[in-house]
Amino acid sequence: MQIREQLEAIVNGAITAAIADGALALEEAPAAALERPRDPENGDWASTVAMRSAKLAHANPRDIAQAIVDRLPANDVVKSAEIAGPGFINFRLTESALQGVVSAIRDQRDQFGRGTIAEGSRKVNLEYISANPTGPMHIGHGRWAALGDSMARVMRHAGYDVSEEFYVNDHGTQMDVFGNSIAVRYMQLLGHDVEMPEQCYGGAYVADIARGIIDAEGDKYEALSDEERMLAFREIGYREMLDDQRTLLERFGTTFDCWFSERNLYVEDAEGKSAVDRALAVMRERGYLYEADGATWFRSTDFGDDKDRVLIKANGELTYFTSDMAYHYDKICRGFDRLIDIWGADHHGYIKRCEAMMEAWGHPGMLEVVLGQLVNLLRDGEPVRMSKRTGEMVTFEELVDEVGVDATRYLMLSRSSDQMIDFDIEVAKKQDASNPVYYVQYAHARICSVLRKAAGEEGASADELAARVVPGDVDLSPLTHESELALMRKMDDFVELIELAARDRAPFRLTHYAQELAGLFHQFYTNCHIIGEEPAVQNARLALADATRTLLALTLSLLGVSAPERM
RNA sequence: GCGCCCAUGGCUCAACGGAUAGAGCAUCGGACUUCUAAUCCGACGGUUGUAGGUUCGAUUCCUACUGGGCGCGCCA
Repeated sequence: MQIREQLEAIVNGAITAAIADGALALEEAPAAALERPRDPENGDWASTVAMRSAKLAHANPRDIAQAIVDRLPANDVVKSAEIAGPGFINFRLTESALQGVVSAIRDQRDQFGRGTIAEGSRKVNLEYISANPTGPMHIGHGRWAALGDSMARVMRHAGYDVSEEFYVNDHGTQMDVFGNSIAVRYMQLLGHDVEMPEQCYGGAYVADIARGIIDAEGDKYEALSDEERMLAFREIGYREMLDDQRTLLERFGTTFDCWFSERNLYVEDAEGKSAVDRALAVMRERGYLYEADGATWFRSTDFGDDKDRVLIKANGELTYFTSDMAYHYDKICRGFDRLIDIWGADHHGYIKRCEAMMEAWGHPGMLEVVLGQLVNLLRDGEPVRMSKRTGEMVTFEELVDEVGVDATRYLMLSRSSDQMIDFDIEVAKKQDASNPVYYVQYAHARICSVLRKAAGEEGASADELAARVVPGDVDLSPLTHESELALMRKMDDFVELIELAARDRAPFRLTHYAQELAGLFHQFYTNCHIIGEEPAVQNARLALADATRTLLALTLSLLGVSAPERM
């Protein structure tokens, strides 16, 4: 049982007792209302129950607090409980309670802090990035990659059943434009005098694809009709871009359970109906569609949208929104309890109509859109727009090449998603104190080094060394130094951290936590020598260091950042 | 004009409605013959954009402003 749960039970016991003997004039027992004091001077935990109940109980908060403190049942968790300020009850934990956290981490390893979310909505579909397969990903996609992936990891650790999904926009007219762009470059390379039309993809990567086709297959497409050539190249380019994206994302540590092709929504079943047909039919049945100006509209204003939205254009083509509607309908049909989409802030205007469509289907509130604010790319404080190599927008891949996966992920994740990021390449590349990812990793590597030293061996992994060096039944009671206690208190925070980070879809909290944990370890390391102390102390401290190592590695893994054993 | 996000030390950011608003960077001053100095310790630095409101208590919630980012297609 976690310390918090034990403490809650203790406080609840006192509250119940106070009510029973009339000291607290309340009908129902209020919640224990435990929180972490910001200032450690105020103890390890505090209850605000006295202040919260004062009005209802018609009593002075400090008197209520006293009544509760007087009735705390006997236990071995609370070292002291004192009343402070307007009516806080400040608890200090016993050293043995704190030491229990070290044992818990050493027992549970990477399962520590694993939760089971009691609330509903457990089966979650998380869709993110969903970049068009018509070109390389940019820096914004990098942020969504880091955010979505880490969010999935944290939510899984908290107990959610998360399915990660990438929606491949492989159906719209932009695909034809893409195919045509490649075709133009191809013909140009073969000496034809054709011009790249407006609205086409002019990027150098398009010419690269065309050149690749010539290298592999020569001029065999030269004789085809424009239409045939466009179609052929559309597919070749599509596969290449999709492969590139997948390869880069894997390298970045981001993988998906499902790559959902938009084209699937248009595949007809035995009855000649596609998913889009069926979604439209359902909407029509429910009475939310109407015809006007030759187009078919969705009456999203019924659900608070600014204006109704076109689903079928006057020329008979479907809009992007129509696909998206069918796509989200498909997600519902697949049995998810909750749909989370991560979008760039520039798409926020799209939220209302999507919420409207969810409501039209009878699932109001099922869709949750996480908006990520945009990323500005800088170099030495100056805005960067152009890549040195290609002269075009700096791609996500170039960024990872230059900065590395760990630093990129960490920096992308270290801010709340509704905070804009100025990503300075030169700052990100610095391997010093200004770059917190190395501060955290260094703490981890430092612990591994201690384990190697303690074992007198260089070759084995940290896990092997820890198993060898730290006795399984190690007595932790020597851990009483203030630096040791502070470190253990921070470890005890982890369980709550996971709950909060998962609930708020806010993995950025883990970066702050990792830095705090690393900082407390560095202090402990500075203040408390480990190797060469008397055996009881050395063993206890090795256990503490090892638990710290485990927790640092776990936190970093939830961020998708590596935990190196040497630096 | 309407909508979404943001505003906290010089800079980048924290703070489930809680106590004297915290870190890191930068600046200044200390600590390596001792387990990794990619580290640690100390100092300096604030009227939380403005004005109201809600309450035992507001950086946090509400309203109105100011300033900045983004968006308001029968594009995708």
